[in-house]
Amino acid sequence: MSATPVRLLLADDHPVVRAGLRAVLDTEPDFRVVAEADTAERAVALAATGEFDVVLMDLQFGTGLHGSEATAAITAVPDAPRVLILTTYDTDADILAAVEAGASGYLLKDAPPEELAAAVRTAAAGRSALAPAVAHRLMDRMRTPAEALTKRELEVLQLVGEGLSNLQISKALFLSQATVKSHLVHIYAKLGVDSRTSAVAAATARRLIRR
Amino acid sequence: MSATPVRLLLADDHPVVRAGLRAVLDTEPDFRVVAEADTAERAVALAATGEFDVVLMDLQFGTGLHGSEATAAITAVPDAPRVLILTTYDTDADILAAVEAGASGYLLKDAPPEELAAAVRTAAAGRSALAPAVAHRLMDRMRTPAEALTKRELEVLQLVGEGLSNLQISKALFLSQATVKSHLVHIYAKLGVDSRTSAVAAATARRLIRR
DNA sequence: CCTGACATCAACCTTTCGATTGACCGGCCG
DNA sequence: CGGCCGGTCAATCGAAAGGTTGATGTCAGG
Repeated sequence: MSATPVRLLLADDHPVVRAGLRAVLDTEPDFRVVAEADTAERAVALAATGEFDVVLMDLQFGTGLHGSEATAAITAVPDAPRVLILTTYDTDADILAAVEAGASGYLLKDAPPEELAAAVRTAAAGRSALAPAVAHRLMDRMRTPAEALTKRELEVLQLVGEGLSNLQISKALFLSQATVKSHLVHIYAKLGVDSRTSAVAAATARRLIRR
Repeated sequence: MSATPVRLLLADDHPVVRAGLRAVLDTEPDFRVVAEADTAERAVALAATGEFDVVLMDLQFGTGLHGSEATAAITAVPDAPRVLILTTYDTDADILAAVEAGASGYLLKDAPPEELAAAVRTAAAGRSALAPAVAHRLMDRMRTPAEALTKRELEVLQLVGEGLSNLQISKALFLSQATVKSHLVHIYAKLGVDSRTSAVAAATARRLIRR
């Protein structure tokens, strides 16, 4: 390992999780937890100081910016620190948004400490660190680009999620009910479901629509 | 405080969270973290040894028993330890199930360490410990019994939100479809809606169910 | 220019859902 | 004790949603 330790920034809104990460990572001699942030905004501000090599970033903050938005802001500047996503969920949309935003890795919070430490080292070295489960999901997606919803389909799905009937949707979007049904059939096929409620459930899980 | 420290069992499937709780609670001189469990099943087995005063229990385990089920199993025996729920969510359904199962308190994971320690002491003393946000939700429920869904109704509604059909729900809960429909009629009336999708939308907006 | 993806609509049919009515049972409370 | 509430179930009926087929127009891109 190099002589200079890896300088870490922990970004998570849960004090308990930050304490846990600190406890786990501080036992590694080549890591140094330099600071913590309890909001995504603070993480962005701190990351801009250039005092960190790796940022451990949660995705869900109680309020304010989302973790992937913060990641994009952090990695946008030159000489930015690496960002390692550390989250509870592994939905397609989350992973894609994070990778899109420039994350160097994606870990699940149930990962064992050794895996966590290994991922930090990998990220610090400038390489990509994906948890096996996450990598698997990404491969799945590549193989089936079919499930990307069109703008119109998302528009319809959003209204379904708000509880509107096909008739109400058709009026809201100035369509016939037939067209709404047609969109829904395509949505069901892409999401692999067979009803409006399960479509909403699937889309919510994948963060395709806003709730 | 008494001379004997409070003996704690940590039940959470995330190693990082367990480490965080340990770090936070071990700094309190009157607490001693005796053991950890990474599944609800193990927590039940350990709790039965009688070596603990308070169990800190997560609700969502990746696999196996749910935290509220484990809580019920633990508190069912005489001289059982107190169970303190420690979770990320604060929906009506979760809170009711936990209280029903005999939990002595309900905390959110974003609680500051001091609040956490105070709750453990309260539980150890045999009193009830509810986070302010949680207590507030319970009060709300008491004040407006008109739209207060029963435990069973919430159970049904939760499954509707997960995209299940009436037939699937009836099988999941070992009911007839007639009963599921009956519950749904009551749910619609209480929420002031007339379809399952809008019921889910309304319930999500009022944080009655978890998404 | 022609293909493919997207969006639009119609007609038809099957399944599910929602509404209604009525019933039974167990527990709780006044 | 006698309601009342919550939970359970049945039967029925109309309305809504879901599935299928097929058709048209537009527009971008090879």
